[in-house]
Amino acid sequence: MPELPEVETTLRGIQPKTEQQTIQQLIIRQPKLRWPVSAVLQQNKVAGLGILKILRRGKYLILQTAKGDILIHLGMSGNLRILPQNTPAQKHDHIDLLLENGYLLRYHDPRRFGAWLWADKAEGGYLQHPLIAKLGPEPLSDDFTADYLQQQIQRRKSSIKTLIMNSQIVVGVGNIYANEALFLSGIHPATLPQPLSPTQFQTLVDNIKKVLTAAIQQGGTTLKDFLTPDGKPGYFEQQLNVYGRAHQPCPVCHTPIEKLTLNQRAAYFCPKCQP
DNA sequence: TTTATAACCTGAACGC
DNA sequence: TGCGTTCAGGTTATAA
Repeated sequence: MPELPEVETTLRGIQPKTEQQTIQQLIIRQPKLRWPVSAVLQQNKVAGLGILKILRRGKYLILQTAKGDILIHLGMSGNLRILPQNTPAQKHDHIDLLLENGYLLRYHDPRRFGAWLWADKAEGGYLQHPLIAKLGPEPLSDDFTADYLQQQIQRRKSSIKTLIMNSQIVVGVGNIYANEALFLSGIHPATLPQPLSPTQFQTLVDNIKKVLTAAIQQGGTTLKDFLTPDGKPGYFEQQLNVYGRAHQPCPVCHTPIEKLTLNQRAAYFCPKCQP
């Protein structure tokens, strides 16, 4: 479900009721996620700690405490909601983080591809965690430039779509927005980096920033069951140009959108606009 | 070092 | 209506 805009929307939604609050208790109904929920969390050793700050790195949410950081990843089908503590748990509601203000942060994830992990402060906190330490720059930061991208990938032999989805090159570009950014840039998703011009790199970087920014402003994409933390759907789906639109007319030239598979993921493109 | 493939898991949508 | 098949927003571990 969640790409970067959805994670950012989640962050902004949960911040007001969780930052500066004390953790009462963690209730873990299902510890088998992508990896087992960290022992520190399963053993409730975070009870009594204050949540100093919540931030996002790539698609990870980080709850900082004085003793270390809770890393949360929503995987493919996860979401987080703020609810009153007496709200009954439904199917796939795997974890509740109870707070002293009477609310709880509830993690729901049917496919269990997500993660709840602990990064101890004594080991450097989230920045030193193996899943975080090797991530590429944030796409909306000044570090993500056309020069950087070209330098990183110009000798690679994967498709451009596969490369911009690689989190060691740049974080947060998931399947939907990779397809959309390539459409706006007029670049075929299977193109190799080598023949791309500096101008094309610049266009692509600009469009990645543009789609992600627009999606964040819209509150993320509505696909399947994505909900913001207050239970409302996002509204971006109607603005997608190519994703999920195989055989439908291109919004620019009306040529039917085509679909192919790259790196085990669906790629959608207009054969005329993206030669 | 880079690239390709398998794997984690459930549920919705589709074809017969 | 029921059953089998295919696909899905992510990412890592392992093989090649």
